[in-house]
Amino acid sequence: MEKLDKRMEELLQSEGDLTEKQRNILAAATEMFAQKGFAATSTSEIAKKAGVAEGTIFRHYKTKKDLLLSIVSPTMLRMISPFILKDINKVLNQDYERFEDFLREMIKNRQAFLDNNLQVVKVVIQEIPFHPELRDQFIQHVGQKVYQRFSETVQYYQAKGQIADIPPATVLRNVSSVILGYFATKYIVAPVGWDEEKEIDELIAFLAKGLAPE
Amino acid sequence: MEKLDKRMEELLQSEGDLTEKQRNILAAATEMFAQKGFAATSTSEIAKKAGVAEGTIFRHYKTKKDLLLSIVSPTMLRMISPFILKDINKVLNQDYERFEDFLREMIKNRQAFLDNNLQVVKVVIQEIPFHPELRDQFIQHVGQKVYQRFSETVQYYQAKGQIADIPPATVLRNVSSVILGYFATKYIVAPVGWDEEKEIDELIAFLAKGLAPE
DNA sequence: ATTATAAGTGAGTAATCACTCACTAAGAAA
DNA sequence: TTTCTTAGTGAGTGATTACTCACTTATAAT
Repeated sequence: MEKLDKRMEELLQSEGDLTEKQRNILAAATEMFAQKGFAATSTSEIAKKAGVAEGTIFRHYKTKKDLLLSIVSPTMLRMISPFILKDINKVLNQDYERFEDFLREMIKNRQAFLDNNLQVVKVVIQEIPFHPELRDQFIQHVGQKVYQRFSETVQYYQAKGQIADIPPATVLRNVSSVILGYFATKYIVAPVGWDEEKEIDELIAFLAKGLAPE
Repeated sequence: MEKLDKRMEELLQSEGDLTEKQRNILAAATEMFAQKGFAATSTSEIAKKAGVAEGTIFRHYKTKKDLLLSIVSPTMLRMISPFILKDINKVLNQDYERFEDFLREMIKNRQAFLDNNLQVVKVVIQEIPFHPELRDQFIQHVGQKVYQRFSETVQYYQAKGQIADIPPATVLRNVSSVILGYFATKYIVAPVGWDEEKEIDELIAFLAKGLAPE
């Protein structure tokens, strides 16, 4: 756990000492990967959009795939970092009176993250099916670390009588399904007249009722 | 509506008069698109796996993208056909006493479809982000036809007092999110010791409770 | 049997691909 | 200044790309 935290901190901070051209490359690549996909984006296009020579890309990234991983891997960690970092981000470690309060805090927190990282998250989701390393990384982190932490939380509220006696894995699945559906609607479908507060209230009420005992 | 049904029937039956080589091409392309993605699959690979000359592919499909659409478009329609075809598939037109019975029938029905079309559905989902035509097609069908039909169903059960007074769009979003999460878990994560009956029961109970009035 | 239409072939093509390398520019260390 | 390291360049490379076309084979209509 100590080691993991160290590695994560490194990854999360590793964008400080970059050249301007390097940052341009990452930005251009992210934008095009999100738009056309990794396989359909050529390194010459990236170089052109970043305003650098094509050789410059390969000075910093051994291969095109290496460039993808440099973009995607840190973001994958940051997506789930609140669930596995105990010290840095305290959001999910406070004890909330009700499960609904915990849910609301989690949604707000991850929504803020999404607002700032929409494109990269899009790349992560789009590319995971095509790159086994990414899939394995994701399964390993979410399937082990996140599941472990979340299970404890669920059991806590089950002991308080707020959640029915359902396997924590099922609770996790339903909660994340509904929240992902909410985010997908907000960011992809983007309906007109979207009342965020109201939607979140309804979402939480739905989850709380669905998971309540009896 | 009449016209749509006609067009759909055409599309759905349009695989009967194909040559063996043509079927080989479709099968090979589907398999590789599902595995590596459309952009990362070359026509020479497809030809090789299908056991045909590369020219044969272009005899039947003007472009590589045309091949993709020939695979994906009919499947997209078949994914949602039970929701918009009134006569052929009667599953969702029968009146079920309880909303839960309707849900159970719908899940069983679409699960059977998934079992027989896993790969193509995978291609649909994976490629939609990269092809605006596909996205538009999907949004048009799901966002209009499916939403319309589903709204009627929801309002029916709302009148019976089984569903709370929530906007039908929200009901549709939550129901499909949870069901998609269920399918994703079953087909992607594929946990060991997966008790299908029990999972479906819990899923339906969760949805019914979450959507119930009060 | 003849003709017509569609199915299938595979060598060929221009364009593009990811990547290399010899080189220059710049900044810091000595 | 000199030296060393890193950043940046862009022409060049062989391989691969989607697609074409002149051609042969097969099926079916006359």
